[in-house]
Amino acid sequence: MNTAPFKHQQLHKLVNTLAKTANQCEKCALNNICLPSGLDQKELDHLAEIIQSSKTVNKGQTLFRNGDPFDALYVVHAGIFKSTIEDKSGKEKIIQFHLPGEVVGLDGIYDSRYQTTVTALNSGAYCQIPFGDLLQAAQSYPELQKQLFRLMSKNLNSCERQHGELSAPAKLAAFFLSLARRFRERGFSPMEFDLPISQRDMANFLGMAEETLSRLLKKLHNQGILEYKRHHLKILDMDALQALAGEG
Amino acid sequence: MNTAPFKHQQLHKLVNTLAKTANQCEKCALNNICLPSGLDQKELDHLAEIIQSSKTVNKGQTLFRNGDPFDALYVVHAGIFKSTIEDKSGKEKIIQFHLPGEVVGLDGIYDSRYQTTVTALNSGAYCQIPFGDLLQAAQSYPELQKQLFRLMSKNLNSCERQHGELSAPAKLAAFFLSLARRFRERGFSPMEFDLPISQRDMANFLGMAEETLSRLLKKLHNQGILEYKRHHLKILDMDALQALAGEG
DNA sequence: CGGCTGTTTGATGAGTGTCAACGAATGTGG
DNA sequence: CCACATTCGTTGACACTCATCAAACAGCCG
Repeated sequence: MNTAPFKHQQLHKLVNTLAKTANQCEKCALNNICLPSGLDQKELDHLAEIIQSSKTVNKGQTLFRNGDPFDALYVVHAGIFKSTIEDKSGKEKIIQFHLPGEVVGLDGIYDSRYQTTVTALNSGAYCQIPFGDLLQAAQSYPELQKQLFRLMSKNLNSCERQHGELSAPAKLAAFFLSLARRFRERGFSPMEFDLPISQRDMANFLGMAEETLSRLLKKLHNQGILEYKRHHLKILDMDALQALAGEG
Repeated sequence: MNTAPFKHQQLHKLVNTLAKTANQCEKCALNNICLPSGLDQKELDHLAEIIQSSKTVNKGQTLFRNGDPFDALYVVHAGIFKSTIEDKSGKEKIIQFHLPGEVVGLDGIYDSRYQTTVTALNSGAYCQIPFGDLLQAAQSYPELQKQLFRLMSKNLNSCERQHGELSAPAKLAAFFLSLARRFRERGFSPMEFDLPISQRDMANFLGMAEETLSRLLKKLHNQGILEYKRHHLKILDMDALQALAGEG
């Protein structure tokens, strides 16, 4: 298993190369953690027919906006995306960050409108899956249907768990641990990864002030728990981080 | 449309009566907001075959526990339930409250174990839906499949939205508004309803101290925004409440 | 009545948001 | 390649919200 630190540049190039030679999920580097996970050959083939394979986006481009008619799911192929809503005073609130292999748009199903705006944080790539086609395929392939339920169930669960933490250090630690876990699931080192998210966005997501986040990062650095510079994170003391996330 | 205040006692009796005479969703008072919503006769009949109709529980009884093997979804039929997890130090953390008509257990799908413990806050009733049977039925009935996706999508969405609020007053206001909306969807008055949730549980769910909650309730009472006594809530100034939830 | 549990009240301090200012990094146009 | 503008991150001072501790009170049930 690959445990090299995750580098977005690398992945982006890799993905672009793959996208040129194959638009099939079975050849995608992400297929074990993405929607195709657990499907057999026949199901994969059908999925490949439906999916519009990887297209690239630049920093700041959106996949869809809150309120747009819902007609497709999207899968992050490279880069990091954020989903956001606007509060009544027009301020953006970040709901979630999305890493490669994660499916976005699921919350748009229930009333046929996207409920969030999804934006690329850096240059990235995505696949698009028309939802009508996917439903139809799920009707024919029980395992695909089940995988979709699993996917939504997992999203629901991880969303519920975010609800927990109280203090700022705990929230930050839990956030880093969540990222670490997700990178590990993707075959990258959970101890060290690129994190092309501005501190403003991070603070927004975590529901704390930029200044608080900055001070916290410095503190964790001074305590020898982690190193963070230039959007690159290295976790030095995983136990301490877990303790922080556990207590408060 | 019925806009009488919601009384759990009433509903409980009603539901018990219904449960004795019919175990079919089509005769259930909740069928418009529950899983059967939008299904045709054939689909309803099939669903009725699968569902184990309403059973009663007493205060403190659990439907399932975190870690139990997942094999069925549950629908609240009467009463209020809470779903909880335990943090590392063994303290209970309330993830969500569930009103009649709401489906619980969805987060257990993805790894075949329930992810929360669901407990009755007062005497109540529930229906049980074996998940394997439900999946099979969804395979035959596209509309049922779609309804399941809608249900999970809606849950996901409402979970995401909880993520937002910051200050204690805003969180409390948002919580009351969420309850009001859910009671209105069930045909009850959104302005006045029973709320058989202890302040301890409420504070736990909202992530604030009991004392803070108590002081807040008093403040809102003094400001003429609401009346709260004996677990009965009356909203007097809905606009003010919405303003509170919006800003902070 | 006494022993619970649930709720209220007050005093206090830690944790964080806010404001203001500065410094560092990045991007832009000449 | 250099000035400049702009965004991004850091630092300090301060105020305020809210958690915590302690204690009294209220409601409920044996």
